[in-house]
Amino acid sequence: MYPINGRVILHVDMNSFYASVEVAYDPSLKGKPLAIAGNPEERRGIIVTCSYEARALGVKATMPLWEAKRLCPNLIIKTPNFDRYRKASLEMFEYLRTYTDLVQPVSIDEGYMDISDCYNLGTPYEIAQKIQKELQDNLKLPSSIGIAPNKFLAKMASDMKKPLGITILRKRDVEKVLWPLPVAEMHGVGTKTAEKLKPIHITTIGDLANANEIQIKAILGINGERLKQRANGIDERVVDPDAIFEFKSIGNSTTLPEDTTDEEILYGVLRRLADSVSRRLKRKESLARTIQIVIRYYDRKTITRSKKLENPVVEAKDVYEVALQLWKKHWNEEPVRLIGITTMDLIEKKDAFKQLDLFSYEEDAKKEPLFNTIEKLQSKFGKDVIKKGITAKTEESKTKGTSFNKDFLQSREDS
DNA sequence: TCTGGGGTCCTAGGACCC
DNA sequence: TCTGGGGTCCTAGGACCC
Repeated sequence: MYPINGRVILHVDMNSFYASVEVAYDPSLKGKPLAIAGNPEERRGIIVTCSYEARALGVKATMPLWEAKRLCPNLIIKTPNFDRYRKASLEMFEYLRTYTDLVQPVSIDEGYMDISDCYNLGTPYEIAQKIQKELQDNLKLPSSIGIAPNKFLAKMASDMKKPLGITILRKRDVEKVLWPLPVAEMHGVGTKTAEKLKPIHITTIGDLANANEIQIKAILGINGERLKQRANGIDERVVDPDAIFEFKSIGNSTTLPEDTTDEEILYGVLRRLADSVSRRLKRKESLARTIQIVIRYYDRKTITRSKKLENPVVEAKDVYEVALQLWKKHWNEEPVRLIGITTMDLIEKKDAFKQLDLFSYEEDAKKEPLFNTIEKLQSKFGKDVIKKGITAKTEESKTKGTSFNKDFLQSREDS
């Protein structure tokens, strides 16, 4: 292993990714002001991304479409084509992986690479140049790349020259390059945090780097400590190629074309969301133990309500059932703008059988004579399987007194 | 004419247990 | 009689990012 402070990290950030993919797909769009935006008829009319030609006229992401059109009357608007973007994204990461396996995608259009061990491929700058050129030549996609000794600095560096920039940010450059910048430009500092820092006269990254640690912690908690470290150029997070496989939640939400209290419409949407979430869970071979619904009312007030389940679920009807239960319990009957369902607390299918709902029987087993539990299990799972399971259980109880063992689970899987 | 949809991480209070 | 402090789980909300 190389020493932690001897690393070379790249942050590869695709420039206006969705717009660039559209241009690659239809070269006649090249050089024109282009925006990717939702359908305003369905109240999804905000700018998701736009080309640099559009940015030059003041168009920005999250801007309402009508405002963008006012700024740029000849703006070309395309609705998002996510399948196309996902495909381009996969191709892009494949290219990055030809250099090293240590590639960590962090979103559809950016990722980190640890090229510490790639010295045989050239200097870091040469490697970055090569990557950038390949993405441009072969995929027709422009990128900016930051080169630094850690993730945070690489991320800040890739932001400094756009489009098609390559920026090296060394630890010793931090004071001169980073410190003069407004604190809000720091990755991890949003409007709220910047607002909290204003009263204690922290306005630049340098101010934060040199701030009183106790004061920062009092205002921002543990996050403050981390931000101060980062402002000093310290960040020891490793590049983890497996991070994308360790997803924590899967959810879908949708803004309704108009606010409504019509239960038929609301239940229909809820069902659609349950279907889609279930499909995505299945694709990832996972089950969820917590179901959460999101309700945004006409006034944008948003609530979330969740329920932890005894047994993990994956089927659409199960997800829907819990979501509907939560809905009926918590909807205040005011007009609804957005509905969402998120599944959390995910477990992999292969692990799910170990957990099943056995612990409820386990609880019973502690309190009741064994045959009661056997009867319950038999009524649920069938006779033959259970005998095997109970044998296993009683054997194991002598030593551990815990759960049913793998034989039982296996036999259930076989049956 | 305001402000989408996908996420992650953190905090804080209450319940419950020891 | 009247009572501490720590730990974990669950739930709700908020900040941030792309």
